[in-house]
Amino acid sequence: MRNNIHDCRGELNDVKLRATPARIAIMKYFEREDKPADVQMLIDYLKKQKINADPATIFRIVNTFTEKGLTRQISLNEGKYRYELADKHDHHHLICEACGNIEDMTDCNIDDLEKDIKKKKGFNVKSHSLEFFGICKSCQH
Amino acid sequence: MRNNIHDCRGELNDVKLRATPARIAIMKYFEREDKPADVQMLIDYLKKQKINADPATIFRIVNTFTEKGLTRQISLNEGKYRYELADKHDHHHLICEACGNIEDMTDCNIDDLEKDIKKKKGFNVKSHSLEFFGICKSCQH
DNA sequence: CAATAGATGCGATCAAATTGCAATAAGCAA
DNA sequence: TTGCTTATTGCAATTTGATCGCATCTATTG
Repeated sequence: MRNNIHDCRGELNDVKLRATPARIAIMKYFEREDKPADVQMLIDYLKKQKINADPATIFRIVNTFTEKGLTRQISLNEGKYRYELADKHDHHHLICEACGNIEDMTDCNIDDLEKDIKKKKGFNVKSHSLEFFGICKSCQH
Repeated sequence: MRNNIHDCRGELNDVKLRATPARIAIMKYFEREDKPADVQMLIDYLKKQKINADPATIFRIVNTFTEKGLTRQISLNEGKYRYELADKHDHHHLICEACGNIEDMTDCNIDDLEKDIKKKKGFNVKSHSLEFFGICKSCQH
């Protein structure tokens, strides 16, 4: 089982982090789920996997992951952070104001906008965050 | 001085809110400053105006303003909320990762993107939030 | 398998935000 | 202007998300 190609040890080794049960499980969560997770969701998920972890540990894990560039921290106007894999580029979030569901939207192009900003303002864009709020398909009945 | 056209009483009356000193000052702040404010900035501003207000009151005021549609609550990944006038449409924020300054960017067009979302996903966009992170002109030396 | 540097658990703590309740003041009618 | 009514505020307590210090534990390496 050691060094199993799907157990996320590779990703953790790459950034010089020890492969602990909680870290492996959290990496797996991010690779399987397409919704950005908050800390409570990760705690619940670990519980189901029979892995006990203190909330403080989860906070430390996602912070370490974010520092190491594995994940990205985002705010969706909820008073808490969510986390998602950092290598998900150019995708944005569709947040339903009725049911709260979060859906990914890929293949967006805002390159032109970023070039515009560079030209007009001299501001050098490193990254951006774009969220759409509205009513999702299934809530429009 | 009563009902002075610039003292914001009109806006407050329109949404059936009493014109208290703190509310008037906060409305004036939003009309003069173009940066979204957090609660601490509002407290500091009120202090300068010799208006004493409890933090809890400021939180209540910005929440009420947001409920009434005067202001909008936004998160810039800082672990706290900021507020800005709700009638500032189609503008986005350029956030410098070096100095923390927040600059407005107007005249952006993402209409096409919203139409795309409606077509591809059936998601009905009501509003969006777009933040650019990078290095501002004066921090590029 | 032992050594050790890194990770975790636990409790305390911090900061942002909210709430209950008594005191206060804005708006309105007389 | 005065007094009434009800919205608003101040204060203290509380909630929630997040962080930290430190002793203990454990993943890695030799």
